[in-house]
Amino acid sequence: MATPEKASPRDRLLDAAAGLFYRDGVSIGVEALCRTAGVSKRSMYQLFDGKDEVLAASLERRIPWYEAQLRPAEPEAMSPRRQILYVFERLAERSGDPGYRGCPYLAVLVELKDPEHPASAVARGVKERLAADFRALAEQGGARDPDLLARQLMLVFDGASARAGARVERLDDGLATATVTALLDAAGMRT
Amino acid sequence: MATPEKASPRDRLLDAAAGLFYRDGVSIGVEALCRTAGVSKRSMYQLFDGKDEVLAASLERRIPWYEAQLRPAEPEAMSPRRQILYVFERLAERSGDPGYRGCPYLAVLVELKDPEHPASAVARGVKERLAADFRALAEQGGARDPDLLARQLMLVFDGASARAGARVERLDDGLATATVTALLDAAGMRT
DNA sequence: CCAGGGGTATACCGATCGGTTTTCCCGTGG
DNA sequence: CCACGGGAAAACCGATCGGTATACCCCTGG
Repeated sequence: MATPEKASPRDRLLDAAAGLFYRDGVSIGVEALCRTAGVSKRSMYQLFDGKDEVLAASLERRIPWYEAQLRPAEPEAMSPRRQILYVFERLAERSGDPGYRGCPYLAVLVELKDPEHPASAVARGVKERLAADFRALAEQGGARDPDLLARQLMLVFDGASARAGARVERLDDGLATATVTALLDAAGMRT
Repeated sequence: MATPEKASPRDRLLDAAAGLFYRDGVSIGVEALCRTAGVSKRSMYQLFDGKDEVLAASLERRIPWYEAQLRPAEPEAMSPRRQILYVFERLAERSGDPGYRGCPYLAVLVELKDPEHPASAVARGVKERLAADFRALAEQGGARDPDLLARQLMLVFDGASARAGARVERLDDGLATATVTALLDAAGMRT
């Protein structure tokens, strides 16, 4: 029952894929991918149907980590309004990292212009879930139009992450939270 | 002095490039590019130093058209506030087109993760100019913090264009203008 | 008439693309 | 001990990448 000291080829591959696709874009080659993962191409192709599936699986695998990163550890201790602001505070924080390139799921949707691509479906799911969570919080917080507010917050979230990732904007002075505060106030969401 | 009935190779190339790069992304091949432009590769390489320069030049060439499309024809007839809203109304309009894939300049910044790429500089310039125009209008309109408001508007603009382009959001119900209105009001920009 | 230049078409270059195949190795279980 | 399976390494496939070189073509000006 010795736990393998080394991660399985599948795990090594997906971890390397997530990093490389994020850093260099989806057009990174299979060769480079397998080389950095320390996995033979043969192994890759018998674990997955092709590069597209590797991309989709690597995005899927990071979902829990990605979502946990934006969420408070103990949400019940915060008001809905604070929970929403927390997401944007975490975004601003992360956007300061030197390797930050914006939300990986939005980036994939932009790079793969094909909505039929398996990875596009994964990315859309992440975006829809965040929007749904915003909507639920907006409802709890008594926003006048929870659905409208949630969609507005998604505009700000994706705009902020794309611009920070492209290095045409910085979020470290509270730009995103100031914007969100204005929208929360306008929606009559006080708590 | 007969004006050539056919556009110059340079113009054909840049027009085809703008369309293909926008539709299929920057990874479209030189072969396909020249074929659809009706230009030989040889001509392309003696007009430009390489594919990267063609991309940068094609983006540059569309700037006047792109900016005119977002601007009122006679701005002096509109209040600063209306001029800002006009930009987002036009964005929402354009986003309904079947071939709409978001702001081409933001897309290029996301796809080419390299800020040193010649096309990245062109794209950054477009973004900075739009932000500067927002800032000037915010100032004219008496916004409390014109610079903050301009940056907020850019978040909404890029978020809306990216999400509409990726087809995860629709703007045809006034989502963007409603968001902008809330921000204008919060900034105390009444006119 | 004919020389030259701008243009197209096409073959070609080495490198890399996504993907397949072969070969070998090494660890484990019967 | 040996048979077997998972996996790594690497050769190999046709296609395409960005870029170059060759050959021809047609229009214009002297």
